[in-house]
Amino acid sequence: MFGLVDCNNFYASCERVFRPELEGRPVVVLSNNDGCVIARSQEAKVLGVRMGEPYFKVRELMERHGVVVCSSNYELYGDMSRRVMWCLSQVAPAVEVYSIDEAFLDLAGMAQHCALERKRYRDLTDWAGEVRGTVQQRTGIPVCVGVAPTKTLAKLANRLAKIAKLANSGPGVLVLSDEAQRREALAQVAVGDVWGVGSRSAAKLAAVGIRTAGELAGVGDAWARKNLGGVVGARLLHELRGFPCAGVAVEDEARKSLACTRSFGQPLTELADMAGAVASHAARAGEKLRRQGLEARLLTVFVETSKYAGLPPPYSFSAQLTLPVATDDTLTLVRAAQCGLERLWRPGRRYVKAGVVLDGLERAGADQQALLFAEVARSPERSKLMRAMDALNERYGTGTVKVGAAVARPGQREAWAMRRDVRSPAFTTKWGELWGLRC
DNA sequence: TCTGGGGTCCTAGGACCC
DNA sequence: TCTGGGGTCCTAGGACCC
Repeated sequence: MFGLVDCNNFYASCERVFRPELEGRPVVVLSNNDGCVIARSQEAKVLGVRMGEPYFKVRELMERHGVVVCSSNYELYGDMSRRVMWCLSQVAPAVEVYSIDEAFLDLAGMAQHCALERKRYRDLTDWAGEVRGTVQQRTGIPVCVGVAPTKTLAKLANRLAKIAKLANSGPGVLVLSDEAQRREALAQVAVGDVWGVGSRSAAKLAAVGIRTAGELAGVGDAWARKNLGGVVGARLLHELRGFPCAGVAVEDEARKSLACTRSFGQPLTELADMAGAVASHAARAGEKLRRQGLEARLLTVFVETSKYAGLPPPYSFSAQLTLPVATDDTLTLVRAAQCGLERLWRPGRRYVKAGVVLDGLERAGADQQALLFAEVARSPERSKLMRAMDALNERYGTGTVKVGAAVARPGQREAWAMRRDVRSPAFTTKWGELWGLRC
């Protein structure tokens, strides 16, 4: 059996933990550049603020209703997420952190786990209720729990648990342990709300009269393979029928890629500005690599013009470079990224976004060939320099030390900087912004 | 005027190689 | 006239997830 724990309105809930005056009020959290709505409290959902809606389109509505608007504060959310995941690691034998606000729990080892922890539960519903209570008590974050024989069904159970909780007709947990429960649950969920069915597939399904998850579970495998993305669709059906196709990935399995991308505060037209943006992305990507003990073999640079400008496509351009040896060295990555950008750059366009993506990741030091080129690839001085940069930026704040290529021209502000006008304090991770109490 | 960022998996065609 | 099979690399794009 699998459990799925999902935090309710996670970012909005994080804002509330340290600002209890927001309880009961509509709250939304905005994306970078204060561009889109990416999280909403229940009250904001009721007002009709939609997920992903551009801020400028709903600003007036939100002002009218006194909605509290927050710029996103990933330091805070990341730290709250770690606390929630830590709680989960205490109550289940194996945890897969699926996203910042969700985790799958593998319940295969529950019997031994309970014996070790000297815990006894009446049944899985009893256990799930305790998980929910523990997380709420220790972190202040409300969660719901779904339990079922496959991950897809656990997601579905979680969804139903949330709906019932909102209607005050359920405890915030739902266990699907037998065939009758599975069938009943599938009948209640619209096909577009199934994990793995997006808007495109939902439209295709609607066109052939398939509306519920139950009906989807009954379609033929061949049809699913043809119309729902090949093997992906076939797996989805199996999972809905109760046969697991994926286990819980406990160890943070080697990630396959890593990206640093940003939209700009305003469009860029100058190569010098774009080069600065790309260099700063490459530098951040290098930091991420080193923090995770990884090295990259492939680097892709991309730039984009606006999708919404009404111009004919394409609007996205990319260049991929194979690095001579796997590396985590910022200066090498920056140079490669600049090279890629020169290949791509076409003047006379208004660029709104750029990014650096690293692929072909491996554990640092795994590239045997690099040993042959040790002087260039892994000079001890260079590693020392990287460690010193990371240490300074860790100690005195991000951006204390930068590569020259990522610094704006003298007297100019970084043209690629983003907007973030209404960010809440980093309550839990910065001394200067800790929660204050007045006595 | 103003539309996020970070992932995964899959497909396909062209260039090039042996 | 008849034109293979198996790779890699690169670019691009679709679909989905949170």
